[in-house]
Amino acid sequence: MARPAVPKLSVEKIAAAALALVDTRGEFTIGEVAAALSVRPSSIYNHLSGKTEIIEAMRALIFSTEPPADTSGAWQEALRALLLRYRDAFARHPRLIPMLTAHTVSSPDVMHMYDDIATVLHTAGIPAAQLLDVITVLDSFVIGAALDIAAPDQVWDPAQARTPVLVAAIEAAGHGRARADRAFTLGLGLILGALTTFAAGQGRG
Amino acid sequence: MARPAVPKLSVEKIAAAALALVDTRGEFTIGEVAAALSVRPSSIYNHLSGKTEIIEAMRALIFSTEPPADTSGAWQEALRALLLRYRDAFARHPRLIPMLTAHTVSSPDVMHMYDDIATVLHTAGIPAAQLLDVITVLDSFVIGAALDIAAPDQVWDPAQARTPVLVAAIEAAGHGRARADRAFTLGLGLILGALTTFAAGQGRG
DNA sequence: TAGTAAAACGAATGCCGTTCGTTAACGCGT
DNA sequence: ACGCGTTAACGAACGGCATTCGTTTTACTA
Repeated sequence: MARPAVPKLSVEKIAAAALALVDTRGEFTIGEVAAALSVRPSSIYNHLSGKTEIIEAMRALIFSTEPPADTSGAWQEALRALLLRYRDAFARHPRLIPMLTAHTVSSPDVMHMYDDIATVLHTAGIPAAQLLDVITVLDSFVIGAALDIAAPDQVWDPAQARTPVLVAAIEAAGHGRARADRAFTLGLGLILGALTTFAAGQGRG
Repeated sequence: MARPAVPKLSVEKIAAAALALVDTRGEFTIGEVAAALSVRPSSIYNHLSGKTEIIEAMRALIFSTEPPADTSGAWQEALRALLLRYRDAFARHPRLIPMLTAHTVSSPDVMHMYDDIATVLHTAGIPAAQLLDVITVLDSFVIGAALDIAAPDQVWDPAQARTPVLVAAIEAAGHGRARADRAFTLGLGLILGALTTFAAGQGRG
């Protein structure tokens, strides 16, 4: 009843259990996580100090389990691989994304990703004065695209559109995850193209 | 004590009171909103059916109070004005943004903004097949940039960076709101430039 | 003028996060 | 091998908070 021979809990187990609940139900309570692990709610506080730390543990989990990106090619392709990996980590757990955006904390894994992106941008010739701004642009787009996955197609209701142009656009686009993926790919290509032009201009000026 | 001659509450008043709390404290409870309006918590439920509807009322409020954008110039400048207005509505209430991203609902005002953006993109020559994808890209960037405002500079801690490139980039960049504004302007220019090239290519193809 | 709807209140409920004290097993040092 | 501090479970309890329901009084409408 008291301390077991082999610990029933760990930070990883708690995060995984909470993540499973978020994936299926879209939310989680301490009691649900405890029940999933056959444990009492208060036991969780021996490993994590509260609900926000569980969310942070989930953030770390989804990035640590993501396979590394291939950064061997040209800087455009290396950057594309990094951003795809970044977005994929979110995309595997769409319901989690709103929770992560609630309070922004820099986890070590995310920071390491910024390191990689900064290195690639540096080799591309982006000057240090604008490097963080470019990273912010990329980060904003990826997080926004991740939120787009979480919101399926409820936003795009043709009945709510007033102009025929938007109605036609909504009906022409597909549905669900495929639509979100296509939009992200398009945006990624646009931004990479713009960055190539930008980097070339910086190199000349 | 019972029904007053002039109603003490309205949807707008409730939303405004909640928004004031979010702006100052970063969060709000039903009890706090009720106290700010000199009313009991249960009275609020005569006008709105719960906390999530208060959040939706706040979403409608920040967009309805935003002045209209000037769309008289070239389509690039019209689009820039629309996206700036879109982002400004968020930027005036940074603490609210995470709450809005928690559950995505299309308010009429936001939908109307999509109408305007679709019209501009149509005149730019973007084909209907890709129009919604382009809107999604723009929407993702704006929402991501809005979240960047909410997260001040905690994310960018030089001590957490491992590569000298990122450390230099962080130290070169400014702080706070100015940095976020600069990054958004940069990204907006990059995307508009890419869209110009894209539209020209579509027109020829 | 009578009856229905609206809009306030007060009380009560139930969930949920969190804290605290207790207990018992593990592991380290002597 | 023997204490002893630490660890990790449990159970009980607290407090906050969103929400519901019945009541009451007033405003509107036929």
